Amino acid sequence: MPHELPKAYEPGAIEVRWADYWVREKLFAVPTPPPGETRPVFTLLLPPPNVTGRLHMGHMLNQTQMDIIVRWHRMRGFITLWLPGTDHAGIATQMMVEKQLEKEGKKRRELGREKFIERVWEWKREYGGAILDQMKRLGASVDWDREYFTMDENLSRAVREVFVRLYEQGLVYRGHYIVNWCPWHETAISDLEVKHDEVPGKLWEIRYPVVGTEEFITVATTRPETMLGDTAIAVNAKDERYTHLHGKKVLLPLMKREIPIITDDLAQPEFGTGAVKVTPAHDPNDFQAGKRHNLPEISVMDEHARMNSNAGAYAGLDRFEARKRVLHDLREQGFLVAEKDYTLALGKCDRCGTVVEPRLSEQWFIKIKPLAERAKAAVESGEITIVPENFRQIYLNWMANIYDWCISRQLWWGHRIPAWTCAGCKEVIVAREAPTKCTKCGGTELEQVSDVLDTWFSSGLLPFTTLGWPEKTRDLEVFYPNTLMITGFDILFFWLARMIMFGCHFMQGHEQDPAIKQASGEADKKDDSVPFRHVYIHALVRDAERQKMSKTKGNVIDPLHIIERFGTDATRFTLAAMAAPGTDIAFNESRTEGYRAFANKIWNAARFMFMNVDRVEPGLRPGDGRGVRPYTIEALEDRWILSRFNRVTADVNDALQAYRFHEAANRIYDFFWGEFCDWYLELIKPRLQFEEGSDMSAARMACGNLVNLFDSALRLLHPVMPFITEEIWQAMYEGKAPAKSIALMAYPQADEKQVDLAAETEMAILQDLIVNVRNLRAELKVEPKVKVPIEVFAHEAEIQAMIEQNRGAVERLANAETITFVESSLAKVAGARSTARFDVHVVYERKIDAAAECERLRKELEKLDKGVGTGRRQLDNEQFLAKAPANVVENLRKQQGELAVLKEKILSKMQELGCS
RNA sequence: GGGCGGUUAGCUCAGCUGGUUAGAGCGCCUGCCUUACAAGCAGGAGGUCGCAGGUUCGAGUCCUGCACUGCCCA
Repeated sequence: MPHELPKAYEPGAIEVRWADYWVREKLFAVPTPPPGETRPVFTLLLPPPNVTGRLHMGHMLNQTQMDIIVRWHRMRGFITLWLPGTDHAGIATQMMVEKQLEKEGKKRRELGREKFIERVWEWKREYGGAILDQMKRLGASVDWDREYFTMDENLSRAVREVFVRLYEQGLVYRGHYIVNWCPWHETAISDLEVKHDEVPGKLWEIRYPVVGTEEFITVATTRPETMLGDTAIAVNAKDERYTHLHGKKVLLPLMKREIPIITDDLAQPEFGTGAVKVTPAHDPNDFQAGKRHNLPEISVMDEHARMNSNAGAYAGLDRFEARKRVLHDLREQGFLVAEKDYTLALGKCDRCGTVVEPRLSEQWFIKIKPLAERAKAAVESGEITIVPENFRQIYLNWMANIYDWCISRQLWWGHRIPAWTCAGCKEVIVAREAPTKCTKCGGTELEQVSDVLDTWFSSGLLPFTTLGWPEKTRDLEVFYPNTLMITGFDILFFWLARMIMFGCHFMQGHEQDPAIKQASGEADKKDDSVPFRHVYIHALVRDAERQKMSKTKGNVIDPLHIIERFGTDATRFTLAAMAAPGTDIAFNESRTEGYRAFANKIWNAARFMFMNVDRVEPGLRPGDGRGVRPYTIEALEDRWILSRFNRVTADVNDALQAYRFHEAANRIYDFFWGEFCDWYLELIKPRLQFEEGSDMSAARMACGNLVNLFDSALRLLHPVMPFITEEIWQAMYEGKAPAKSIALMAYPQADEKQVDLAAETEMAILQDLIVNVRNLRAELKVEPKVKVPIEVFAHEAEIQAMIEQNRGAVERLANAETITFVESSLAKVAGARSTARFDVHVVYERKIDAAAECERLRKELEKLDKGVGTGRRQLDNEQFLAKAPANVVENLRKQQGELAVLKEKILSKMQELGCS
């Protein structure tokens, strides 16, 4: 790797090259650690993207955060396993292939189940890897050797094992219940997959004639077509308006069926007329009421939500067409009393938007309470921590109000339920492998249940199934519980909650290797059955206008497109820098553009470094170590930058520990650009100069420090910007790097002994002085090329000595000709500036603009007064002195002293200028 | 209906457990191709922290109410 970096930073080629290299060299593959291993372990499961997926900003945010945390741990010496894979995504994938078939003019049912599934596998082999390829482009440092697919044979076996065990434990049951049915997908879906939309609709009031009287009972409904399946009218027992009708019957309009009037709490007296229709086959509440009263359940729709033969004259009609016709007929026959505007919460299928129809059908359920209790306890007790904390409560609330989970889906693509029906006696046999004969009647004609399992059933098992469960493997001993789970809150219930339930249930009694547990800092945890010890929930990425990205709105930002324009590093940095925990990210391209500029800055700083190394000491390479080790302190700037680096290093490590990605990113940005480039590089330039044939030791020393600092800064930045740091780091070693990648080097750790408060204070004074001179020059409109003499008055002798010592730096950076120290304050002098520690005067004949200067002074005075005011109020307050901590009081005193000096100076200056 | 969050510079956002004169990037204005970088450098303007109360020695930060806005659940 040569030192010559191209002048322009072009991320594209660099990133592709290193992404390939990392995969090819298997840098992040983690062999199973043998017994006796004592290093800490960090394990993270990639939330598996759908095989049908295309990388979107949500993935990219998620993966950026995971990769930062993972690289950080790896560099800190953890055995770091990041496990990748994809999800078979039942509905999504099946739809994808059905669409493909449609283009060929074929239908799924014509093809038949087996052929269709073969087609899906073909599709998967062909296109299923796309999203993982995109991940590689992001630099995700996962262990590709361990890649899984949720329908792999070993994972499928584990799914069957889980199902059978749950069945044997009485936690899976089958039953005829009302479920959410998507007529478009022709399958049951879980409560979670139904999204409720508030839409303007109608509430219709229908009157039913009471048999043997002249009376009517009026009920209200938003779905009048379901009346065809009514099997009762309910009134509340306490409702005196209807007491006289108890035990009577009504004649169901249109169907001419007699149905009973029942008393049930389903009818609330204060709501509407107090009477409700009861349709057990089409409404979950009515279903419950029907059970209480032994009512018949009359389904009037089929799986497409078309009216069936039970709907009499309406059979064959689509449900909405039937609604119109029912209403028309009711009106015509005088049964429709009213039609009112009404806002209803319409349940729609999360995936296709079709209005969900509650439907009575045979489904499989998980009895969830026993699982939820343990899952709830694991979080309550702190065995699993959730950040940000507010999601903890959301999780607990949900767990407390959970309902049984419908796990069967009427799809073909997925894990088929391991249950068989005997043709002879209709017995249902649940088994790990296909049984040969019926356990009840001995019949041999057995057919497997056609339903498959909800996709989230298998993904909920991944924390242990990917590690070899149900076998007792070494991988489980080492890597279970996973250390962390990073995911979006949108799958908090779908996935996270289920992993916790399954993990706590199936891994009961599991114990992690104690040495590893101890080394990993988890010794205080009591429960090793949890799927992971920590959860970090990240926010949503929105568009620049804070709108949720969606295909229909057309505001989806394609991360690959952004990457193409600005580079992966810049895009990653954007997401990291904007990811304050708990707040959504409004993705703003201008930020990414700014971070590309940051990468460019680093690039050019590297070019500067290489230029000097090649000139001063070819072949110079950084030493190794956790910090800046072979480092020689010669000048103030050396002490200063070392101190700053250590402080920043401490902050970055702390920030990452708390998932404060934005803080980590911003700290590095400010350090690298604002301190290292803007000041340090400028300050050492004179030291890098040398005359031909003269002593080069100063230049050598400066170069050595530069290289070591740069190396450390690269390591500090690497988790956030892996590509550019790898490129420059490799170049620094010219092919003789101590490791295959910077990713395998040590992460910088702060050394308190290298924090130098005095150096930081002195440097701040110098910077202040330089900035004031630049400022005055601008105000006096000194031509940029002209150097002018300056006069400095320092209040304290040490400060004057310090400035004297750094005279060269001031002269150069402030573009000053000479510095003259004077004995008395320059506060009143025109063309001078004052601070609490010094006054500085730029000696230049041009008059300053008095009016503008007055204006500036007035503003500064105003600000100052505000500070002086609040400060004095506090210092005059005995309560403050008594109650505030000593350091706060002391700091305030010090600050007030400085403010007073400054204010005095400004006032005298204003007087001098004759400001009004 | 229940719950949770947001409201800080023209724009996009920081500001963790209350403690100096509230910060950054972008944009804007002025001046510079100063041999690492014009994707840059130097300087500058710009905010009564949504509104009204309260707690406190001290509030952008804590509490209450209100307004607007977003999300989740029913």
